[in-house]
Amino acid sequence: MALTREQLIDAAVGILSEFGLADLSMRRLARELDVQVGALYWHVKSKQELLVDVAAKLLDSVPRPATPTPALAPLSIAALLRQLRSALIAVPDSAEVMQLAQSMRPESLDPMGWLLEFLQLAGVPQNDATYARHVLVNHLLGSIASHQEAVALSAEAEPDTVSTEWEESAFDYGVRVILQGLALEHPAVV
Amino acid sequence: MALTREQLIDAAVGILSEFGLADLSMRRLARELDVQVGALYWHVKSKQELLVDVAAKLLDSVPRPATPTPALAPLSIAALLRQLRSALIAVPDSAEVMQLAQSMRPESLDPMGWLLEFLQLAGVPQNDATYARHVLVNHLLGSIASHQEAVALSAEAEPDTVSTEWEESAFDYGVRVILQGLALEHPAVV
DNA sequence: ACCTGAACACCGTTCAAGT
DNA sequence: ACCTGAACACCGTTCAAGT
Repeated sequence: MALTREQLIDAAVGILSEFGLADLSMRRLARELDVQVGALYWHVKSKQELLVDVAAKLLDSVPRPATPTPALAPLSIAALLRQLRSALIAVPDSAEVMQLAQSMRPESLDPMGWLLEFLQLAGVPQNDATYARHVLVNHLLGSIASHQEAVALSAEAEPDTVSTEWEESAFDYGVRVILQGLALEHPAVV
Repeated sequence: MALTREQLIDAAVGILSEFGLADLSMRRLARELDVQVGALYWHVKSKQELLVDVAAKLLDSVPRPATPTPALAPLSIAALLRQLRSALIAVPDSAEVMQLAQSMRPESLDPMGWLLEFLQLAGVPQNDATYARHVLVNHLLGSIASHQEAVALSAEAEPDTVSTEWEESAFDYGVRVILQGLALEHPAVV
């Protein structure tokens, strides 16, 4: 029976997870799905649009944390960021895909909405909360991107040389520093 | 007379600045320089290698700030970050190019070395300084990337709709928050 | 409604052969 | 030493035509 948009997105997630963005071409996708390339364009408008859906799918496994009390909001934020990191870290080039989705259709990424919500709950005023979210998301995606570029480069040279540990410490350190800075900037935040 | 590597890099910077990474192809570069594509590969090993040199060139205009006293180091860091931002903000896709260079040949980017130096000068211990630099650089490149994606998208829709102001405030806010967080994490930092 | 076949206008990289 | 010509193995997107 007929190909569906869902199948297309799932196949794209599969190729991305296994081989990375360089191998995720419309032609390869078509081959994998046993259709001609043109067929894909009946289901999606463009490759970019497809990638936005791929990005959303990558975050599907991240559950919405329970709404915290103001005092606990920073902890929920840290927890959510760790969840996002672990959902993305094993998928090659996921940071790049997320960045595209964020600028093309930010509303399609639910967890980013939660992040904003929790920041406000913690006591960060409306306007600064969107700034603060930017800082946190830049850190999240930046950390993932540099981890993945390190993996990609060492895979070409000597495989299995990347210390996952260092990257994780660096990530946690950054989250801690940023949250502390927010507390200082906004006295309402604990 | 013969083409030089410098000419190649300069032409690449030119195309990037005017048209962005999507238009910076080896074939286009060859056309611009009145040679066949193959000729480029006598001067550079690959497009990636060329992009690393392009990244370094983009930072050539950033001067090394005078070595500050420990108390003034955070100010120098903020100043350096602003300089880096203004060197890159007008060049489309510069954040992407910088990220590649950073993972492929970090030592080719002098200002990143200075950043580390100033962080240590400010009182951040050796190990944490590299973490801290990561946080700052992620913020720098992330801010630039999202600004540029916004510009690219609005250029397709309604031109001149991007408020440069918002992006600048967001950037400064982030730098401030991170530096404050560092001061809290490391009591030696003012 | 959904897909094929075929085309259009591109890519990065390699390499024998020329000068 | 430096470059040409030509090939290899790819891209994303469009669209008339088929079922």
